[in-house]
Amino acid sequence: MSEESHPTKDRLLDAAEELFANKGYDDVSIRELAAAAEVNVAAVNYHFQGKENLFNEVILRRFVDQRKNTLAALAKVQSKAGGKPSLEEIVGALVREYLQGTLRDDKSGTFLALMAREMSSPKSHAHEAFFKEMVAPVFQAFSGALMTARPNLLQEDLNWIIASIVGQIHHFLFRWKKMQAMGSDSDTSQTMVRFFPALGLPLEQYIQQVTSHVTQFSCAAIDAMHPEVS
Amino acid sequence: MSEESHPTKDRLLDAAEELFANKGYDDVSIRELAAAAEVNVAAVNYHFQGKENLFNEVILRRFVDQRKNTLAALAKVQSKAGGKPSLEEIVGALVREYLQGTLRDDKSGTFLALMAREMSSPKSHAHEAFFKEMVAPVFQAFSGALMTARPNLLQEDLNWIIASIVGQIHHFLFRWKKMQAMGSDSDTSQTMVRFFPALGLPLEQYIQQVTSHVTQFSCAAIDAMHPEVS
DNA sequence: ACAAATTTCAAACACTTGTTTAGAATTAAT
DNA sequence: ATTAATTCTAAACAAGTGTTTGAAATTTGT
Repeated sequence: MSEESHPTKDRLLDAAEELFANKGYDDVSIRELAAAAEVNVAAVNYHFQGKENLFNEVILRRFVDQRKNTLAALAKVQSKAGGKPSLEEIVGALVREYLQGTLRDDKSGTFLALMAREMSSPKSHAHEAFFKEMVAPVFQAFSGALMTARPNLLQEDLNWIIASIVGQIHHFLFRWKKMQAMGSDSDTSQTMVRFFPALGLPLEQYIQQVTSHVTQFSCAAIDAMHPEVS
Repeated sequence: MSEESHPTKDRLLDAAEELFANKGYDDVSIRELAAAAEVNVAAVNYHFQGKENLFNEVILRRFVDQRKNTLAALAKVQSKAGGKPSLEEIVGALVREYLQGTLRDDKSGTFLALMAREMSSPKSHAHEAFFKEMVAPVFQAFSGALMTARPNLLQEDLNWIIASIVGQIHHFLFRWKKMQAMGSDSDTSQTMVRFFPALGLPLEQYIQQVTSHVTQFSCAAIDAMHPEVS
């Protein structure tokens, strides 16, 4: 029975994925994990060899799916336009896929938000796997897609452009997550809505508006800095 | 002696400011604080009434300075060009001031990085003061400055534009901070430099390049989306 | 100088953290 | 059915957290 899926282990992985994604590595205790998975506290150390390793297995299990989705979204947009998609289609596909995969409530996506947060924290866990399994391939695919739309872009230009796009995505992502974490009736959350009305929208509309803005903003910048050669 | 500055209290505030800024709220223990300030652990609870309140006093003490610097940088650029500065000057001033105030090593700036991180975390401390004392006035001043350069911009446009700019700044800021936290000889940090060569530069050049890119990128986007009316 | 308020300090408190242990329960194999 | 391996469980462990205590040390006011 060494290769079959183990119920306790899977239950732990599922619970860990959701908790880690919503609260971060440090703010989830092993007892909390065990309670959510309805297993004994020792199970974490029995099946995985400590909390850190459980975390690694959690994200490695999902990186495959999330990476597959992102690459598929990029490939789809590239094939649909007959190999010559517009800038807007490429950027829009990445932004939308990123936000949807991160903000939608089912388990498959939430941990991308965690990795985005871990990337913004001095102390972080599993960043090596994150780089090798997620950042590198997505970066490469996104780079390649952008190059089909603007063949005159240099690799160095792409580094900066992608950083600007990802930075915007993370920012709008964090704003939403923060809203949710505070509860929409709190004082500060109302202040946030006043400063940024889009936060008062339902999730789907928020994603749509952010996608639209980031895409327009970024494509306008790319076009102005690196105009299309005809 | 109620109004004079108290040595123990000040020493604690100084140590707390540096530690909190570099490690975040949760990753600094009271014993660590006491050791750095060379005071007894009980001093924290005697002079402030707990860790949370010490944190509040730390950031409130510095918000005044940091806000003053940012507003001064914006005011300077507005007055220098005779009341009609270019978009590039305004955006560049904000980006540069933000990065310098956040990344330079003296104590006056480092905690802005902490607040940026706290803003990106679901659970955060002192966000109310941060909004009222920092975000609101800087946002307003920046909005006003942008409006002098592009009078046809609506408030809603500005909300999105500023969010995109701040998102980029935070992203480049976090990348640098993360580099530093990992040590430049680590495996992952070398991977990061390979993905983003600018991270291998000295701080001053990094700030200069990021400022230049974010300014050009954002101004190009603004101009394309909201062209200047002549 | 004396008394009163303030400040410092070592120690302890109550609690949480990740991890380990030894034995019981379960499952698999012969 | 009996043995052997695996899995689960309650309890304890060692180390860390923020906070409190009560008595010393110090400073202050008279």
